[in-house]
Order: sequence, then C-alpha cells, then structure tokens
Amino acid sequence: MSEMGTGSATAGRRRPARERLLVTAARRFYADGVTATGIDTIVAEAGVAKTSLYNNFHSKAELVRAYLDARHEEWLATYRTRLEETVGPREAVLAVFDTYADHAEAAQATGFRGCGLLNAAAELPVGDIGRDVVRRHKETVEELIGCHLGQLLPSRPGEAGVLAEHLSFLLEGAMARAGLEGDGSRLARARTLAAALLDEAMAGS
Amino acid sequence: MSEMGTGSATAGRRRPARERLLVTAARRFYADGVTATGIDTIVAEAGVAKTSLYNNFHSKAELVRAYLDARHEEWLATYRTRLEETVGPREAVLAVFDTYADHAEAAQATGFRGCGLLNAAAELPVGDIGRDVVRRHKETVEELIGCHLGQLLPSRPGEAGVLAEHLSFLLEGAMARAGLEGDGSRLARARTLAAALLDEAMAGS
DNA sequence: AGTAAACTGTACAGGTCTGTACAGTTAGCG
DNA sequence: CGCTAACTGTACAGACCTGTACAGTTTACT
Repeated sequence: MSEMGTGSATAGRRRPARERLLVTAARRFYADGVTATGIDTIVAEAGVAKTSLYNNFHSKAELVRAYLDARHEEWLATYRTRLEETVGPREAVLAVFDTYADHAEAAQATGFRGCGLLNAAAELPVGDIGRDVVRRHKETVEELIGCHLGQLLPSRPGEAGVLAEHLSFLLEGAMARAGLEGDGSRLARARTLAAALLDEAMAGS
Repeated sequence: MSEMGTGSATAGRRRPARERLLVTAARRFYADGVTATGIDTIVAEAGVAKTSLYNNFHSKAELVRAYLDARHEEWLATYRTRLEETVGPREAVLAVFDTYADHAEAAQATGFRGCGLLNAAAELPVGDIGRDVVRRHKETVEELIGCHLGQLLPSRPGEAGVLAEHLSFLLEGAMARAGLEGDGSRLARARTLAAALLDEAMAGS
C-alpha cells in the first residue's frame, strides 16, 4: 500500500523479509501488546536478520504504524467480502457486525483479545500519531454504517446519523466486552440488538 | 481494602509511602500505560525510596493489581455519590452513564484517554489475572444497570436483562470512542440514547 | 558472467528494566 | 529514653531494550 513505485520488476523479490516481519509483528503485537513486544523477539520469530528490519523500517514506531495501517486494510478487506454477500442496506449494516464477529472467530484459536487497533491505541500516550489512525478507523466504521442507513432511511438523514452512532457504540462496546471474555458471543447478541433497531427504524414513522 | 487487620494503631503511620506510590502509579499508568511506565519513574515522582515500594508490593505486577483494584473502588465511590442524587430506577440507570462522564471530565485536564481499566486490560496478555479483574468490573457495571432495570420493569425480567446488556454496550462503546477523541461528548450522546431507550421500554407493552 | 540489490550474522554501544542488598535515619509508641 | 517499624539512599546484578556497524552471502536479472 505504501511504495511500489519501483514497478513489478523488483516487486517479486523485495517482499519476503518485510512481509514476514509484518506478519510476525502483527501476531506478537496483538497477543502481547506493542510495548511488551521487543524487536529481538520479532526478528527471531520471523527468521530474519535485525538489519533487515531496520532496512525496511526506520524505527519500531514505524513498524507499529505499519501494523496499524495493515490492520485497517485487513478489516476493510474482510468487510468488502462480507458486503458482497449482502442484498440491500439493512444487510449491509449487519455486514459490519459480521466483520467484527469474523475477527473474533479467526482470533479464537490463537487467543482472542478484542480489537487490535483499540488495544494498541490503549497503550499509546495522548498525542501519539497511532491514536489518530485508530480514531479515524473507528470513524470510518461509523461512516460506513451511516452510508447504508442513508439508503435505508432516505427521507430521514438526521435519524440515520443518530442511529449510526448508536450502532457504532453497540459494536465497539460489544467488542470490548467480548475481548475481555475471550469469545464472540457478545458480538452475536449485539448483532441481534442491531437488527431489532433496524427493523424498528424501518417500521417507524 | 487489603490488610488493615493490625488495627488503627499503625493505620495512621503506615500510609504515606504506600499511598503516594498508589497515587503516582495511578497517574502514570493511566497516562502512559502500564508496561511503558517503569518502577524508577514511579518512585522518583512519588518521592519515595525504591526499597519502600518493594516493602509494600512484592512486584510490579502486584502494584498493577493494586492499581486495578483502586480504580474499581474509585469508580464505585463515584457511582454511589451519583446514585444518592437520584430518584427512582430510571435516574439510577442514567447515574451509571453520569459516572462515566464524571471520569471523562475529571481526566480532561491531565489528558483523557478512556477507561483506565479497559486500557490496562488491553495491554495484558490472555490469562493474566488483571484481565479477570477488569472483566468482573464490567460485569458489575452491567449488573448494576440490570438491578435498576429490574425495578423499572418488574413484570418483564427477560427484557430487563437484554436492555441491561444493550445499555452496557452503549456505555462501553461510547467510552472507547470518547477516549480516542479525548473528550466526553460521545458519552453525553450515549446518555441521550439511553434515556430514549428507557422511556421507550417504560412506555412499551 | 557480472552487477546491483536484498539479505545475513554477529558484535556492540548506551540505555533502561525489575528486583535485591545493606547500612543508616526518621518517627511514633510505651 | 528506648524500642520497633517504617523509611531512606545508593549501589549493584543481570537481563533486556532500541538502534548501528560492518563484512560477507545469497538472489535475480541482464
């Protein structure tokens, strides 16, 4: 997503080290936290020389930033897959809830611990750029919901906005609780609550 | 809250060091995160000898645990104060939302960063006892809401339980978003949403 | 075959981390 | 006054942290 301007000639070669570092960093950052995970742990587990890490990233902070960006892109990809299976705006809203549930299920095997982006933001100090990345990610999620709700309630844009925020709170709250409990059942119930709110809004005046 | 069995004779003397450590640890753990805050930083800022820290706490993990317990007690105290000002179960539920808003406002000056307990849990690995403390805290919050709802909807206990979980999600989701944005306006809107849900439930069949 | 880029392995600098040791000092109590 | 317990200051052990240096090796493409 960042610099592939050198063209496809080098694209096939330059990947291995950087990609393995990102995959390993994602695993350890999510499982153990950003601060608690050392550079040495990552390079050892990735099977890569430490020099290669600092050839691809100028600092640990930059690796963390790449991790956050990758998580966001990964979320979008899962969401788009879910969205393709839907018909109409009501199902599209619920696809956002399903995307969260997908993450919970995927992480179940290795230890589900909630939203990786929110967890990372929780250990970054006020003012850190990483917190803005996560804030914008959550705003994007709310906007996606709001976009579908705009289609569902075309004559009531104000109500759509309020409902989008309501659903965003439901989603993030359920994710936080689910992360503490280590399983996705809270997310399933949040989806049920969301579906009821959607039906109510569609039936409403 | 832990060991005051030695009686009030020593109670007046033994406090200073332990108390200053807890106050300082709370400030730094909240602002910078648990892992990123070193022992040396805490003892220096508390104006206490490092030996005194290890006389009061066996390890950093125990200090973290004391921090989590203190945060929980602090939350309960704020909540009880809020509860005293209320009349009836509807207002009692909203008092829980007000308690969260109180925290946001109090932390505003030094840097509001969301729920300290949730933030701490976010950087603890799966299996850490601290995560259970936070999970139980959030369950307590939901139970308190559920208790008031049981009074509000005495003939519909099932509905009360579902609504309690719904309100808990609203609350935690709004807190997560508020923490990312650094102010409490999201919490104010969550309170509005909660009030509407309560009115609807009271008017409902 | 030759060139350029990515990659490796290791060693190291300089700092910070948690936790301990130990001798000395302060403060409340009878 | 004298006892006891809390507290102080400093030094240190041993591990781990991020980031750099540098010489050598692999890999891909011409």
